[in-house]
Amino acid sequence: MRVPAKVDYAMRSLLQLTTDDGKAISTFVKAETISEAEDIPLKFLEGILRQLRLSGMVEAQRGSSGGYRLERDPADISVADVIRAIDGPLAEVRGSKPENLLYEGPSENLGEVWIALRGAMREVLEKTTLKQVRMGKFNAHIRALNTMPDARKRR
Amino acid sequence: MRVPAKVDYAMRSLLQLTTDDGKAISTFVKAETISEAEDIPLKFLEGILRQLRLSGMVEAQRGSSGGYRLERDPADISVADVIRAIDGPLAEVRGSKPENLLYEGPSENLGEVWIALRGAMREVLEKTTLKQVRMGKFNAHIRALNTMPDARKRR
DNA sequence: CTCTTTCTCTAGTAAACTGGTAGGAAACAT
DNA sequence: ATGTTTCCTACCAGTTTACTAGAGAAAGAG
Repeated sequence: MRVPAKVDYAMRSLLQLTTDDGKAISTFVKAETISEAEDIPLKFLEGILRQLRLSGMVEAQRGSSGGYRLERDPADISVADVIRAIDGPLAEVRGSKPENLLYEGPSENLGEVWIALRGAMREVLEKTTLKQVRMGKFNAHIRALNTMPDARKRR
Repeated sequence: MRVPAKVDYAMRSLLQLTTDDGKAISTFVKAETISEAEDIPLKFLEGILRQLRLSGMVEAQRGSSGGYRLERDPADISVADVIRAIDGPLAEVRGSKPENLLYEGPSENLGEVWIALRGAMREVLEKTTLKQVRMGKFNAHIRALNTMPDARKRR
């Protein structure tokens, strides 16, 4: 149950391509610039940016004033979009989509748990946009989750 | 972002140790019985049951009328307990606990997303017990997530 | 047209993880 | 003692993760 480095790096890279007020930066930003700003190994980052380009989130330009630029509006890119582009489905169980699992006997209701889990993850990840993250202006559900008593404590 | 086979197997094994009305079965159930009922490779299952015993969820007895039995009440064992016993923390980012990450600059609010994600997962996994799963009687939050329009569809 | 810059793509790699297997030792009941 | 069943350690092949190397291709500057 882990968010891999690639996804974290991808989010941070995309955030580097947004302005203070949550828009796309209009000029191209070099991979090297992002690499240094976010402390991400350059060659590793290049692969991530390539995935983001292939999934249509980012646009690339070669040459001396080249680099990367957002292709979609930050208010239109959800965290879930980024995870799906980089890491695949939000939640898989034993390598399958939760709705494809078949349980019988005492386990017959276990599928409901995994469906609910995925639903809860979607509520957070599909409804949080790059713009919201950049500006720190989250929706009520996220704010509620973050102000819960032990939100910042481990269990 | 995946629930590993081990966790799914652990949940199903524990469910095999509960009665129709959500109590612990009082006699010992052999690993082989669980293995056949849930179609889990026996030797793999033994390792899982051992982890469940070491974390105090299950009690084992060797010998001819031996097997495994729940050590805690099914109403007291949450899905999160099982995941933590078998797989470790519910949600990690790049191998760290979400609250330990330090983000600056354009990424400064990214940590909030991971905290909220973990919070959402906790709401589902810590508040769903073995008894509820066995009896299919979930709490309102889980029911709401499962009756959402596209709960059973992939994205 | 050539040189520099920057992305593009394929390949490789060490370490960890995943989903198993194998086999003997230890404990329990009879 | 004997048979049953768990306990424990070790092993294993395949995949994934995080990262590196280097050649190639396009864009632009001069």
